Amino acid sequence: MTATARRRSSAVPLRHGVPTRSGPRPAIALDVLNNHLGYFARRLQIWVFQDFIRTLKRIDISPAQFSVLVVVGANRGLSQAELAATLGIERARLVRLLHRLEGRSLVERRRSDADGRRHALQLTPRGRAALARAKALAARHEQRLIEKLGAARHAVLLDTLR
Amino acid sequence: MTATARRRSSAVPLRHGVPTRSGPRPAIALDVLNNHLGYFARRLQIWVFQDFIRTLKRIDISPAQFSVLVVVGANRGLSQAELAATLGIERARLVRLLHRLEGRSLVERRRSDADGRRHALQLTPRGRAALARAKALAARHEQRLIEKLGAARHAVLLDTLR
DNA sequence: TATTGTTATACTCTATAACTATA
DNA sequence: TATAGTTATAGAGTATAACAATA
Repeated sequence: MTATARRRSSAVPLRHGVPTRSGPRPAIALDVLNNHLGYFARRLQIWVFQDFIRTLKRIDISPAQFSVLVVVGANRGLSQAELAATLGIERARLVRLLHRLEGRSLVERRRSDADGRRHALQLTPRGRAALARAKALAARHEQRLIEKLGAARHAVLLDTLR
Repeated sequence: MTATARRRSSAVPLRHGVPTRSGPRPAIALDVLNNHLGYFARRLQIWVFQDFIRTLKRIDISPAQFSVLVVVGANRGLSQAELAATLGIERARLVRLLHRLEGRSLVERRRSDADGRRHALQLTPRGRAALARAKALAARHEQRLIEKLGAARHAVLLDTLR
């Protein structure tokens, strides 16, 4: 019988939910999850996004919207298919994302004169201003990550993933 | 005018979608996304999960289900709240996850005799067998990641994130 | 009063398929 | 026939709030 199983089925009743034994609870074993990169990648992503979302909430920009504004801002005239492929978003999802950004007058869709099927994407003046504010907030968010992870670990992760 | 914008609005018509200039297309700039850990964490997570999902599809186990089976298997008698906190899943979401696993007779919910509010979770014999198969497939998936990333990079990521 | 498991709701995201217009 | 953008749909995941049973 494991220590954990013993704790659960203990014959000794607990009072007010406080363990009768003092000291910290036995840690919960992650077993083989410790060997799986996917598990930690997911935890890291959730943790980082929570701070990012909180930081950019006051200008109402989500992580996905941020990535769209940045890439359109740096690549004027991009098509939706190219943007979707670059960011790894579904084309179908990008449509609604752009609907909102266009509704807020941050992004503009112009028909391409070279190819009538394509939309050439570009930021509006308002979009450029919003992107500048978003970049400043995102930089503060990243600075917070560096403080929490330590500069060395942050650099190792970024260099390895890039 | 940027090279990208020139390409899009080029006065030279393209034939059959093939660029008139030979050579590779100009790369699309990621700009400040290159400095953001969150962007790469998301890309990594999506990339890893796609292979994981493909690998475990034939036994119908998702990443979330796998993590539940592993942690319950290694910590018999765990409560739902403890499991949710360990894996970073919402308690409300765990309910439906467990409904399905219980419906497939992989997991069992027993009322805790020490605390009537809690469910003591444990694997059924079928659940233990499914977990064994899932672990074998997951190990093959991880081996594939190591081949694609290189053992050194894989180890750096796992050590840094753990 | 607080906690555990549960239900319900709304929204986001992912994965597809099909449609249209253009090429 | 292929591609770009669009629409629609189903399922998964996330975020909340509220509730009953139990502590």
